[in-house]
Amino acid sequence: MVSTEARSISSRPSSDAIAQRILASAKDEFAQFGYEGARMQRVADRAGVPKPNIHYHYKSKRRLYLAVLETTIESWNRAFDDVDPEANPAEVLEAFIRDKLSQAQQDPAASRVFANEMIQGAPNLNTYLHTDMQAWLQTRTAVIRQWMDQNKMQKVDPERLIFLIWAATQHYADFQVQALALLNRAQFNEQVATETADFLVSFILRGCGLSSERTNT
Amino acid sequence: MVSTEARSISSRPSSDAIAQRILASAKDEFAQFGYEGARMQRVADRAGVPKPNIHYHYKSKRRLYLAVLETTIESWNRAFDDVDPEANPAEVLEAFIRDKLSQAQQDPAASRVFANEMIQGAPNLNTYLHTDMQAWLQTRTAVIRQWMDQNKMQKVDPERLIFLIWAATQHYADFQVQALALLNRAQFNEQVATETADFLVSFILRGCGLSSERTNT
DNA sequence: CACAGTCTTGACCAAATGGTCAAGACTATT
DNA sequence: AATAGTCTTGACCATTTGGTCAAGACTGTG
Repeated sequence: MVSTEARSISSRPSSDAIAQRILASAKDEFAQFGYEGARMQRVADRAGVPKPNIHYHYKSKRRLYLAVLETTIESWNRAFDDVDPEANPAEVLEAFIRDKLSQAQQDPAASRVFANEMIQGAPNLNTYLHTDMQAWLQTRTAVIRQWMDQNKMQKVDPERLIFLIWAATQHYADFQVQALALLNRAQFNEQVATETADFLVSFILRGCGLSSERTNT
Repeated sequence: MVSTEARSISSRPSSDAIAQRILASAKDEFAQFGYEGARMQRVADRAGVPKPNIHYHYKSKRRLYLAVLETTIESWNRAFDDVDPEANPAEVLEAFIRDKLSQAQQDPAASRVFANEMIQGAPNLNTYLHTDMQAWLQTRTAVIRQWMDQNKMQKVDPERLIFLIWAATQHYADFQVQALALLNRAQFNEQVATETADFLVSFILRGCGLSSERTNT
């Protein structure tokens, strides 16, 4: 009844596995072309299945897109999720920045799907923005405000601080071609990621009045 | 011969005016849906002209898009364009940030067209990235490096500093719905723009070790 | 090994897409 | 006011689009 993960050495991959492959291909397609620009045939080709198979697993293009959006959102703000107000602001912010950038490197497609949805005006995430995401943001900014009240860090607009961190990290996913071209690098590998993370952490912490200042050179 | 700006009180608007209106409508359409998602019929509707008229002024969808891209690029980095190395870094950077944000507020569509092109992998701007934009960036980073050598500012990666400014400012154009939703504002008006600009300027200057520090509160 | 349920797929469809074309409307020049 | 050139547009076209369907393949169960 409940479909099992295991699959014997057999001719056909499990139905779940195919549904997953379709979802992954769809994520890439939607990331690159946006909802309207995405083509079901290309999703099928990417996944290596005939087009009607997609419609067996997902009722329509819209449903497929919503499924992609959902998985994207889920993995969105894993980090910074349970913050202890007693913790060191510098450490918490550093962890948040590094995690966000790591996500941007490891799954740029997720970032791009989200970016496309926002550019398009968030037709499918408007509620989410005003409920869950709003709530998520409020709890974090509350902690940041607390830190500022305790003079643990520079007083800055907490919402806009989060926006800046989002923008600065997601930039390396959404504008990857641009960043790589201008940095004269071939790919966004571990080294570039580390250099970038180090820059962002030290720059943003300094902006927050939290410079650890092992100042370089 | 040379088409004149003037047009008498007449039934038909000048051909140039229509071409301009089509271009503006196309910018909005491409901004929202990207190249593949854009629909010629919608461009026509936005511009209030029959579809074939578009094809009289622009040979194809691709040509229309390239025209839009061109005008976008032109207005792209007006600011920060002639920097005097002797000038005050804080002032120059502040002007750059404010100008970029002002652009994002006044013409978000331009920013979104560019964002879509980058997300898509810059299929039409790859050369531009490796030539003109590369060159533009190099002259600016050269000045910044000079400032850092003269201990006029904190030593940071100049390229990534520019990226951060781009990302942080364009965020308010590309992710406008998100920012407005989370800030509980109805529209990105002058007031929100000013608050945002003030935050960005003070935060980024502090990151650059250039805090003017009329510290608030 | 037969049977029922799940999953796959080649062939197909109506609608929408980018683009064309020729007839007509407007404008400036003589 | 006739004419030549520019610009506009309704009707149309080949192709592509998201989506369907019924026939078949595979799988676990009795």
